Amino acid sequence: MRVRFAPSPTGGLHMGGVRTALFNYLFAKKHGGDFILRIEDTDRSRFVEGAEQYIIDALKWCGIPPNEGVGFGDGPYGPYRQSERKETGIYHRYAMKLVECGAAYYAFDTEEELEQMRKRMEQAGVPSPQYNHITRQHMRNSLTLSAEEVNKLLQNNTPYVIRLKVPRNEEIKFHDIIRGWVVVNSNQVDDKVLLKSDGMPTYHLAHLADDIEMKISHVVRGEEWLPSAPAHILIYKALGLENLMPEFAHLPLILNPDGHGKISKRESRFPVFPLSWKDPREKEEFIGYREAGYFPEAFMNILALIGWNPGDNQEIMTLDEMAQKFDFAKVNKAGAKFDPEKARWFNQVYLRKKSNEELARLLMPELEKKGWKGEESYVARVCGLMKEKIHFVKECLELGNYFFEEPECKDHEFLKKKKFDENREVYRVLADALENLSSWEAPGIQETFKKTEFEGKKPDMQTFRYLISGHTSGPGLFEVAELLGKDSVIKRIKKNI
RNA sequence: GGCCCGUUCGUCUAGGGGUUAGGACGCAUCCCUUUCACGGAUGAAACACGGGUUCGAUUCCCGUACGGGCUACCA
Repeated sequence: MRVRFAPSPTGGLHMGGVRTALFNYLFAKKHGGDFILRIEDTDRSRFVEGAEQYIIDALKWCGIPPNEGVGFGDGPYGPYRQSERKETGIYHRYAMKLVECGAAYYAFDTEEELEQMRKRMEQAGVPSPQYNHITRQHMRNSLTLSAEEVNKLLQNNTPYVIRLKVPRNEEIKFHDIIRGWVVVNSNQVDDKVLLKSDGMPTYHLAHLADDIEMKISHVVRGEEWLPSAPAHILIYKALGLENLMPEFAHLPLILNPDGHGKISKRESRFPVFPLSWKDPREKEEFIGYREAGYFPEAFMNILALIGWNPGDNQEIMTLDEMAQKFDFAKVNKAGAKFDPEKARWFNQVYLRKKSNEELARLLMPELEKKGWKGEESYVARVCGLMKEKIHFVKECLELGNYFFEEPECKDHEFLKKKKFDENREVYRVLADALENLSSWEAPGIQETFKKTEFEGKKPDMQTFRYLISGHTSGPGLFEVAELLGKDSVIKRIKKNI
């Protein structure tokens, strides 16, 4: 059992791609198979600097490393980059085999000629003209030209492509593990270009040749490939390699939560990339899940449950558990809208599972960046308190800023609402009482607070919290006071009265 | 437009010829708490529609509607 993840380095790998990689990983792991990373860089015009390294880094961060392929150590089927494989002549060989058996043909049409054909067809009322069993009869190819003409053109180095000769009016039936049997009439399939005029193969030829050579047993890819699958089936048949044909699993797409269509990087409510991505040709940098504060385990858990569900009611799973339970029979057919709210919840669950010390270790670098100096053990206690309130570690910095700096109490509306001006004395009395406390621990602070009274008035908890933290909500108030320390608490109260 | 794929609470989903249609996120209410949360309890909330098949369809079949994908010498 061998599967592959085969992205093209045309930009940052987005979460849909990561999900495809994850399902491949899970499937391989479940069955003890191989998981391969193959880079499909056959389109030189769309190549983006840094994209390949990004893919590698992303898979590493996600914790789903392939055990063979670019960036992960070569196995026996290398090279794993299609641009390098091309040098071995493999694609040309496959293309020639198809030409020889009559399943493919040379086409010499220029861009202008193709454009003219499309215009003609559009005028004749065809909405999306194709190069197919009808139109190819009026084009310049080895089906319409004589053998001599073709030879002459080839000898003169006339640019050509090799196209698949799709048979007329045949039923193409294939099986998909997720969708069952799919039937398409060959009249709906166009004569796809297999080998481009620059000598590079298209996806259709390249992935197929590589899958055969790399002994891939299962092709797990996005649903966007379903319409071209019939063409791929035709190629396997023409090659006489139906016995080597992998099984197909076309995954449902991840859809935008609001709006329409596939998830896109312009969506601002949530990250779409695993790691921050900046296209060298663009200005804008897109934030990643890592930078947004997601744990890789949480991110994988979120992705796994988009389009798949093990059927029990357990939602929180480790990668190992997921792999154990993974089954294409339980993968859904319909596209799934991504839910950013639930994604946050997943991260919160994982955050609470972490020890205070672990969280502190993650927070320390951020604090140091801000110039804060202090003990990691103190930060761990802060994390312990803040844990219940936050979804992301870094929220400790915003929601718990008062643990690291003197807060500002400038919300006059709040103080007005609490009639603070009329009650200042109560808090002075509270500060004095606290000052007299011999031991500084939450229960004692609480008791003192409860006993505090001045002219029949009692202090208000929320106001007390506000005075010492600058926030109107937060973790257990007396625990907060304890951690802040006696001096600090009294100083903060007095500062405001 | 054509072709292909799909359709269970707002969202992700379980289920499957006879169920009080289950769970999760989110939302609401109550309890806990002299605050906000956390936690606990409860609640509102779904089988797209129309035809068949059947004693009986949410479940099977066919249409319709809606959604998505594809329709390049991109992947």
